[in-house]
Amino acid sequence: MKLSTSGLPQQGQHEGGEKKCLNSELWHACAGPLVSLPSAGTRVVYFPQGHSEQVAATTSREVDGHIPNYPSLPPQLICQLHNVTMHADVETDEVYAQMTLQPLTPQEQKDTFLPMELGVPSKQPSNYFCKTLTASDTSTHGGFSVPRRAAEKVFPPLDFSQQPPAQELIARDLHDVEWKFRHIFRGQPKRHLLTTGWSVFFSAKRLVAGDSVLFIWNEKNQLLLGIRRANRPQTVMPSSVLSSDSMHIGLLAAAAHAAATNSCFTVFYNPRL
Amino acid sequence: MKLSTSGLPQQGQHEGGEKKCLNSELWHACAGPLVSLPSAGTRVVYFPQGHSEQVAATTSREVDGHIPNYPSLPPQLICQLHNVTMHADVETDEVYAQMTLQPLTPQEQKDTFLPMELGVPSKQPSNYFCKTLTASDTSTHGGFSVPRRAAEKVFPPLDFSQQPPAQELIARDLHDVEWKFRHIFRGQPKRHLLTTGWSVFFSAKRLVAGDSVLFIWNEKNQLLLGIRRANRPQTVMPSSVLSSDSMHIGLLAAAAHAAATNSCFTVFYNPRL
DNA sequence: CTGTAGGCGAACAGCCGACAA
DNA sequence: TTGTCGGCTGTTCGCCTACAG
Repeated sequence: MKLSTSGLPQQGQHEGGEKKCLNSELWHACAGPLVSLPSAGTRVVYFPQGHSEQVAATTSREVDGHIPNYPSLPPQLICQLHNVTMHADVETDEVYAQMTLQPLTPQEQKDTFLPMELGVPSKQPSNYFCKTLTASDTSTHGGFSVPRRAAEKVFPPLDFSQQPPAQELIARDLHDVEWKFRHIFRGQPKRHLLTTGWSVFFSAKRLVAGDSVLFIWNEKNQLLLGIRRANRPQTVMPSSVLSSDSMHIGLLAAAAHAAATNSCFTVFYNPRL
Repeated sequence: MKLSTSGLPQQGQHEGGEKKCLNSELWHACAGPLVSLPSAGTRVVYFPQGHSEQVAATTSREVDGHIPNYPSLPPQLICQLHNVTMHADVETDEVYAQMTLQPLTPQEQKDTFLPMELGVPSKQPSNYFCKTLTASDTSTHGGFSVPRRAAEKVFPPLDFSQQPPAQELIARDLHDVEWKFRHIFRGQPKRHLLTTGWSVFFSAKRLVAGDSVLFIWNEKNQLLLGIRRANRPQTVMPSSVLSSDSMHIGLLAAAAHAAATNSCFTVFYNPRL
């Protein structure tokens, strides 16, 4: 059994025909400063029971108690992390990560040198701002009011010889979709606004007052655009496929099977806890 | 182990705080004439592998081959069907059924008399019509054109002494939500139309041309309203919780565990195959 | 500095019959 | 019989400034 095919964080596409890797700095910005991802090639500890309880919380269903015991499954698995890919839900833009884990035998844990990941918090990009949407921002009556410092820091400078100064902004979201906005500096007192294009964006993303938007100006002079939804206690899962019992069993059984055969298994990590 | 607590089709609420039982005739009308549900208290055959492949099709992901074998799990399980409940997805109105199954031991299969369900196709309601939406129906330019025979059969009769004849219709969907429509008979040549209220409905349900709507006039003189979406090859599952491998394992392991311990397990049946 | 509201022109929604398939 | 269209309002959208917190 070979262990480390590559220590490099390989972020290629996976699972036939899916997206290329998402923009990493935008993903981390949407996930927030407290969320960190271990690197591929390192060693991580996986807690099947804890993960199962997390999933239980999102499905908001009781476990009926029909879950079999997996006596061979230890409460924590030392694994090698083979692969980490960043994803975002197509519908909600919710960020999550997919990891390929391989349990290590006690012998391998001794033999193999693999750095233990400590979960360094990801550094947030420097040229970015995040604003929580007001009632006016999400009303159909007008546009989006950009805080002054934010506009000056992350938007390209306006040509103030025009009256009023205005430009078109193009920003890409996590799915690489382009959104165009008219950025104008006007009013009395003067202010930065996003007008045309703003309502298309916030209605497409179904943003409401209390949600946040986030603009990044990166080193490649690209404007990136992400969202963070307010903590609504929703997350009612699509229950129409698998019972919550089967989901819990699946989680535990997959880990147990991988531990027993030292083979890889896949988990999804949802940073919102 | 007691087997038949009750032979009656018990359709109460389940899983704390969820909906009461849905309207059965509307559920079957939305599912279509070819879909039948076995009754609670009867004996059914469950095919874990076949079910797993169905789920695989909806998740549109390849099985990586890391699925463990369950040698103790026979390809088909003779089960007693303890409970059947009808459901509809809150977001899409997609209908599905939840079943509680209990595998029978060979001995029980001999001892217990339970009628074998043959899957009688459900009879469709008599006073109903189903129309596939045209481009005009789903345009913002106008309302919904009701086929003449359909309107005369399932809508309350209009008062033709009025000019033009018109009334307000109130119809309930699978979630018991009320929708109001203005039903008018006008134009040259005369026709039945749903005007005010129609666009609210079809945009809320996100219906497009090619989808179908379905009205039922039942014995209690209630107007019921359902939808059947066109077969869009979508059904990309929310992958952000459980890997497809874990889902398959969960399905098989839950059945295997139930078979080994003769305990109940829960499956979801999605009629769209 | 920025959230909300009034003013107002333009765009769209949505009701109508005409026409034709 | 019914799908689509042009004609025609009434409503909403959305850009602007004024004002206040």
